Amino acid sequence: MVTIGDVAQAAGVSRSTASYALSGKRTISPEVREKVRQAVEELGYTPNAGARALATSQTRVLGLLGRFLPDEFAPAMLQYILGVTNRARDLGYDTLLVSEEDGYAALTRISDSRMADGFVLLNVAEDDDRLPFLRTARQPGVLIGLPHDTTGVDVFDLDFEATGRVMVDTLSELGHTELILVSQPEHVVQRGGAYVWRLADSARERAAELGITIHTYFGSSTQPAIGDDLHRFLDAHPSATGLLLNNEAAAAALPTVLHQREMSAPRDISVIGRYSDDFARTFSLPYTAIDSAADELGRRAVEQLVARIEHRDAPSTHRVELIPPAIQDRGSIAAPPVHP
Amino acid sequence: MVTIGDVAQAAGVSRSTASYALSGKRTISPEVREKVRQAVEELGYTPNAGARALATSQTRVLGLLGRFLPDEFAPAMLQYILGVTNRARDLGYDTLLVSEEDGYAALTRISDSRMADGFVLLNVAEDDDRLPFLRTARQPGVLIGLPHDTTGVDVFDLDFEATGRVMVDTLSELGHTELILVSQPEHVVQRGGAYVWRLADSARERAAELGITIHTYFGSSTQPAIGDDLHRFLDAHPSATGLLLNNEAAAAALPTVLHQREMSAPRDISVIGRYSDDFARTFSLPYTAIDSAADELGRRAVEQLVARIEHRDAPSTHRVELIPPAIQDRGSIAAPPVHP
DNA sequence: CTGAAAGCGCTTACAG
DNA sequence: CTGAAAGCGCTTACAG
Repeated sequence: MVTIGDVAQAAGVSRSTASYALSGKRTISPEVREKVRQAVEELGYTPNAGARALATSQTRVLGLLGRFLPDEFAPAMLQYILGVTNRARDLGYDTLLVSEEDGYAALTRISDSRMADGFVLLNVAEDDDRLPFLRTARQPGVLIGLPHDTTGVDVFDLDFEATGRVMVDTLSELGHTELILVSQPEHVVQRGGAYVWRLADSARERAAELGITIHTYFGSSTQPAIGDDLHRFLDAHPSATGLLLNNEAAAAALPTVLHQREMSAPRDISVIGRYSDDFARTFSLPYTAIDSAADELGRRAVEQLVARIEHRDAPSTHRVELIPPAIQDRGSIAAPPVHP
Repeated sequence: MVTIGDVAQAAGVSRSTASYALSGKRTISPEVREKVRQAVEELGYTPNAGARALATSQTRVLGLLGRFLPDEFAPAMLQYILGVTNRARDLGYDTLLVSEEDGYAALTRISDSRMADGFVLLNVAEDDDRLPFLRTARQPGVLIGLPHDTTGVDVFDLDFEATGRVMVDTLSELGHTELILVSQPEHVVQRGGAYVWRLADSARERAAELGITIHTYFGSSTQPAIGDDLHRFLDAHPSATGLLLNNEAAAAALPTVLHQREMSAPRDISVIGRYSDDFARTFSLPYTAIDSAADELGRRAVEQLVARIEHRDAPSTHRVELIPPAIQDRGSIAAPPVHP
């Protein structure tokens, strides 16, 4: 393989000069710089990443730690991942994607073996077992997802509390007084998906403040179970006029369910969801919804992480950034129907 | 940081002995082995990956190169990715995920800088610009996706030709004589998505052999355009009784479209698709379909790649493995309706 | 069965 | 403005 020694020899300079000419870390005469540049070109030199990492203690690699639980809907994670990898590349970093089930083992392995300069954690649980280690790790870490204890880490997430409030406010302002909220399955919450109850709690709270009724349910995450669930919820509350969905499968199943009930949105019921615009576009999720902002979260997380990596000493305090919910109108909400 | 020197010192042996005790590459007395083990435990030693890579020319990292084009449906890719990363981890490898648009640049960068021991290429195009480099690269590579020229690489893919044939055969055997095939958008094909026309061509060929009619179309990949497309196709061929879908968005839109036409499957029309079971489960894709076999392809690709990495000298010839289509019955096909 | 030493390919003080 | 040398933390022939 061609090394910096070969480049130096071809350029007729020392290895250190060749190295400096490439890094620009000290002033090099234009002639030498040009000779080195030519040698690099001719020989097709690319620095050996392992050797560089060893010498500099920098890998220019980011560790991206996801957890993809069997019955969760994993594909939604790809948008976070792409947000991370693309922005990382723009900033000069590659991304090591780790999906193994034992996230703690993965984090310690990558961190202790110095395979990455920093970490992005996906799918952060309320009481995430990776956090204690991350706080003492030599590399900085940012989270996508809000845990209970945010000390020592940077956090980016959709503002799920505001999302719950906005959903209720929006329908309340239109005159609705009885709503149903369908969340993701209970086991998602139990495994630490705090965002689910964060949205639900704030929706309930806001409803209480406004003096309106809200029925909250967990729904299945697969067909056809979620369809049955929806029928059951609608049967149980025939006077409800608004439906809030924090569950992709529910949004996908609802058109058929409404059809079977000879209902349509927003004529008979107003529907507002929380899912990614991309899924809405590919699949038939025709409802007004709050976007997950996945790639924006990925982007922002990486920017913050790289800033920390490259300015370790900066005394900046850790930040928690919650992206405010943005409603994408698809015409599925209106004033409640007037019953004679 | 704790190095193997620290371990050696704590165990009262030389660095080489410590190293051999850990690697097991030469016989070590039980006592020494135990002392080293203890020192590792006490000090919390993890080998530095960069140093090891430099010494051994092995990274224990696999490069996973995807292309995620803006208007393609990216989430489907996650299942391939997870198949790769999970199997890689089982075999002791981590995965560097590279999503940058310029796949050639990505491949040369990772390869030349020795950041990976081998490559898995996703989304391989008919005439993929990464292949010439891959053939001469120092690291072996396997493809998920069948290109025109398969020399020098291992290839894994769903057998799209057999898929097209099976779709036609299945409906033909039930008595259908006029079919419509809705493929992915034309630009997917133009960008190299050879699988699209591979399926379409073999379906057409098979239909010709059987003496039945098939109308083939490209469909949009987003809502609501694909819904309009479907209506148009159905309007154009009112006597068609079978619908073949090689387009996720079409499968998602079809329930509503059929409903609007007061049709149902399989009563009025038989429907058979080609998409992932996972999507079917989460979204409402209620049709009998051939699974994409994404994670199996990812798994198999990694197994082959690791075999090549670890037995470089093995004179095994390169293989092209096409997974035969497996139909998942969801009750959407039957004999064509009998018209009075 | 074990140790001292060389070497992997870089970067970066140190010296001029 | 440039070079010779040390060092990053491993592994592995070489020697005993």
